[in-house]
Amino acid sequence: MGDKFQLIHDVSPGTTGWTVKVVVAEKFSPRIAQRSPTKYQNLTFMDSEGSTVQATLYGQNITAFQDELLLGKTYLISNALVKETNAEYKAKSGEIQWTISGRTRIRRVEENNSNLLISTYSFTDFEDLPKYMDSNVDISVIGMIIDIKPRRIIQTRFGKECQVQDLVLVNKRFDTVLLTMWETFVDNECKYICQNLRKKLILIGKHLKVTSFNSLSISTKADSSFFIDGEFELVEEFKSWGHTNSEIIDNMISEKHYLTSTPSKLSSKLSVPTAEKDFTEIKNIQGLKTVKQFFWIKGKASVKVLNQTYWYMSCNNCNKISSENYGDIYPCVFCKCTDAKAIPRAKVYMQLTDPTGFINATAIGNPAEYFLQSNAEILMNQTLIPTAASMRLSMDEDEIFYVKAITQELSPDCKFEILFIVNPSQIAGAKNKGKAPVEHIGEPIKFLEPTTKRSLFHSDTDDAQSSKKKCDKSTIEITKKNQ
DNA sequence: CCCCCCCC
Repeated sequence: MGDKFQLIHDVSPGTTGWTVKVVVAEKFSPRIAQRSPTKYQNLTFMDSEGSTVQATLYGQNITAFQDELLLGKTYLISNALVKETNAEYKAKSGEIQWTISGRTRIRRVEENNSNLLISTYSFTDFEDLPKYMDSNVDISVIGMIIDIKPRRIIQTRFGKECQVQDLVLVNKRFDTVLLTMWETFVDNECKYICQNLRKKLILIGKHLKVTSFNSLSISTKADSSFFIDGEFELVEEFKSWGHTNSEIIDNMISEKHYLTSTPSKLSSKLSVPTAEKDFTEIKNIQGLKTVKQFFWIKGKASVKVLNQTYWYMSCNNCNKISSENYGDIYPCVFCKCTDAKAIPRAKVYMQLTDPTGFINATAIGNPAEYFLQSNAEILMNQTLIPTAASMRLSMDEDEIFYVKAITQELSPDCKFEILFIVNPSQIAGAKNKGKAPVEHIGEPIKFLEPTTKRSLFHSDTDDAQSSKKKCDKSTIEITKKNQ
């Protein structure tokens, strides 16, 4: 990259006859202007020396150029409108702004400058993800996609239906993490991934957040964007890593010998508070009507109502309740999975106490099994009222609880749900965070059939044209096209 | 933004 072309710095307002070779380093979702109905989309171009400039598309040019200026690809640009950025609209890239329109000449160059692209990201190590749990901090990740779960439909608390789909990413240390894709990312990225999973795709995502759902997972936001590439071509380091470790990765993919963010693996990594002031006193949340919030509580849990059901039959795809018998395959009305399997899931209703008060709280799944020191299947088969001999009903020592408070639509009170239980000794013993136990999770990978035949990358109206286009199928880049 | 309880 380089030589006979100009660099970004060589081009000022009024400069004529220039051509700059750039990589599309960032591509943001189209947005609506604050004080007018104008739609705009910002891109960041980077030249061979790493200088950047903000480029903007307006109105119809956004859709017209959506397949021309692809993230990570290299282009020769000339005749863009170059002007000083209005201070009010100035993006971080610099003083100069290029406006891309029909008169701008854009020529694709087949060059792999993905390392330039990579250099614009600041990736969060999987190990550091727990630090950002439920914080809404914007993170970027890079990893290889080794699994994709079936799509599922969820019902939000407000009665809206959303589609989500979970991916499993592995990093170069073979740590894995779940990435939950929401809504349009299911239609676009996930569909592409399902069709290309055998290629060992590398995923680069930005504007993601870390949540405590499913122990710990990454989740998309409205303005998340992804760059997905096959066969390790993207990053030099991943290329050698992928080839050196292809057997291990193949094994992880086919045998599912990996473990995503289970508490045993996380307990030493979670940002569990150590200072007393970082724990919430129960008296401060009793009867509190807040929007959803998360708390750390240090105290004890105990079962006050012995006569309760310590499990429920659940959908193995979405954890929602099921009316089927254990092991039966059925269509789940919640996630719309046609071949869901009914499996037991532990739950326990208990009381959390600290020196200042008590709240009632529910634990489901992992934290329930941890507290009861049992598992869902045993709990399901238990016929007698439980005794301290058959399960743990109270704690001897203080343990640490990560609690989610959910305001109910009609009730004045919060419901509390225990997401993690951490024994303080696990934190003290963080040094011996040896290998996590290997666990067999679920069935072998199922490759989902695409629901439509049409290309991922073009709207229906583009189909006639798309056959003419040389579409690089090894790479996709999608930003949300609407909203 | 998604797992139990379900008040109707």
